[in-house]
Amino acid sequence: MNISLHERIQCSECPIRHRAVCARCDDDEISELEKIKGYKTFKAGEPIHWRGDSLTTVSSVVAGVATLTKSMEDGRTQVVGLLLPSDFIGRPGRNAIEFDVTAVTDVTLCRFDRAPFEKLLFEVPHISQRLMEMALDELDAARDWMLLLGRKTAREKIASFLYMLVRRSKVEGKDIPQISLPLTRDEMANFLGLTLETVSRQLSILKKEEIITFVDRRNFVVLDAMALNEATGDDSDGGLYD
Amino acid sequence: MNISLHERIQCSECPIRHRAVCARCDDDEISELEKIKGYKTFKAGEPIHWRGDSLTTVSSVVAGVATLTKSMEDGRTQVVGLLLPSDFIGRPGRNAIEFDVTAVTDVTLCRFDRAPFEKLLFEVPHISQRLMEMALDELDAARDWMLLLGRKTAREKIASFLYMLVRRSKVEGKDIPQISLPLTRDEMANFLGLTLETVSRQLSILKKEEIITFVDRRNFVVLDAMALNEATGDDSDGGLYD
DNA sequence: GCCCAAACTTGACCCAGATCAAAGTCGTGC
DNA sequence: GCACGACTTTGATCTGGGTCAAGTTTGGGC
Repeated sequence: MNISLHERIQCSECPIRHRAVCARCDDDEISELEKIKGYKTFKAGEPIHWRGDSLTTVSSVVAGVATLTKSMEDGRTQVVGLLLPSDFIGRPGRNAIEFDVTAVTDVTLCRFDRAPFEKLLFEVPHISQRLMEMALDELDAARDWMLLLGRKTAREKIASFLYMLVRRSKVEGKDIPQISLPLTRDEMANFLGLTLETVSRQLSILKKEEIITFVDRRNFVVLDAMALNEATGDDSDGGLYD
Repeated sequence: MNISLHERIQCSECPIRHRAVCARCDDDEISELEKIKGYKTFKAGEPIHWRGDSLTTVSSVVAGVATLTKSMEDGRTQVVGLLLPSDFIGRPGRNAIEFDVTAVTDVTLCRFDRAPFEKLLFEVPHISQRLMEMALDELDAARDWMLLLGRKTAREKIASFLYMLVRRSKVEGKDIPQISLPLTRDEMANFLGLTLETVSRQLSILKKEEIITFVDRRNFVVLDAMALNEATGDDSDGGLYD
């Protein structure tokens, strides 16, 4: 998990080797990428990239959590993406991106200079195929999020968010009792299109209903997964039986 | 504009030849696509695809407007995408999509059976490169939409929507005085995360303020583009001077 | 171990937009 | 040309979640 700037890990040892943009590459292709890669770490809270700044590198998240946010002049902000290990940052073919990227926890990136990366993108179909697949997956996730932002109640939003964390933290199908909450109340609010007070209130209600309980501020346990799922407002079984 | 099922247009004559998924293909590659394509038309209001139905084809919109929608059991629905000519429908590598696709106006699609299309996707890098580019563009649009749904007021939502139509209907930089509104009030509401009454009221307010005026129910004219832009809540110049 | 700033919770009140209800308008088929 | 249904507008009222304002908890630094 802890990969410092100084170590030069082999791609073959990389924790995201089979999920990131390089997932489909064979050994020869990987060695091409290996030549142009470099690691860089950011401390929790540090900005990784500002909106509109020219973007000379693209990268994969190796470890940690980062957010993509958009904001308006008066300070209203919306988190438009959560970047987890293996997620890709950057926009081949463009030298700017239209949102801020911020490290939420300590983050390690595997970076490539844009020009040589784009050259490879052109020459190695496995990379553009994988990037296409990843972009389509993110698009699906973004569309689910649009339903949440446009139509769900505060309670449904909170429950959906917690339920997403539950799904993501399952390791090979096994439930993990204690789940870590990487964001502050304020960051959650910006993610869900709510205010931090509403987030806090809704969490308190779920706690009072004994659906969840808090170990400490950053860790919770789901006591009643069934009820939590119900509170999301989604089809209980993902549409399998309707 | 009117392409019927019966005509068998040559790709070289196709209005979306240089914008669709085939945009980067050379003549040889196009002729491969030409072999497996077929046109299909849908009447306004007809469903093109239901959520969860197995998807045996993928397609490009050649003419007309369609929506992607997600909905909840109790009927709340959210439009999560607007498909215009050259946009792509389908999910290579998966045989279902998680939303409904509906024709808003009469729609003509250029369709491919999934299996041979996926074979080409594997063999012709120009296709996956273009599809990657299109998916990343849509992802950018989806993220703008998330800011709108999560943080904008009703007035800002309506103004942003109208302003988007203005931008999209510019033909080579020239303003078009009269702009057509392809959606009903109800569809607009589902697009913007509002109710149809709120949409109607906000449009009436913009009319009273002489920012827009209606030619008839489906066509409007922008009287004060500056004021409309201001009402969107966005940086007036796309962030160039802040 | 104690202090302090940051993060969080809770309460009181308010308002933008939802909901409920009733007219008004338009275009299409006969 | 007129009747009907689909769409739209407008009004009255209600309410979920925002805003403002105290307090409370917590954990990291000294």
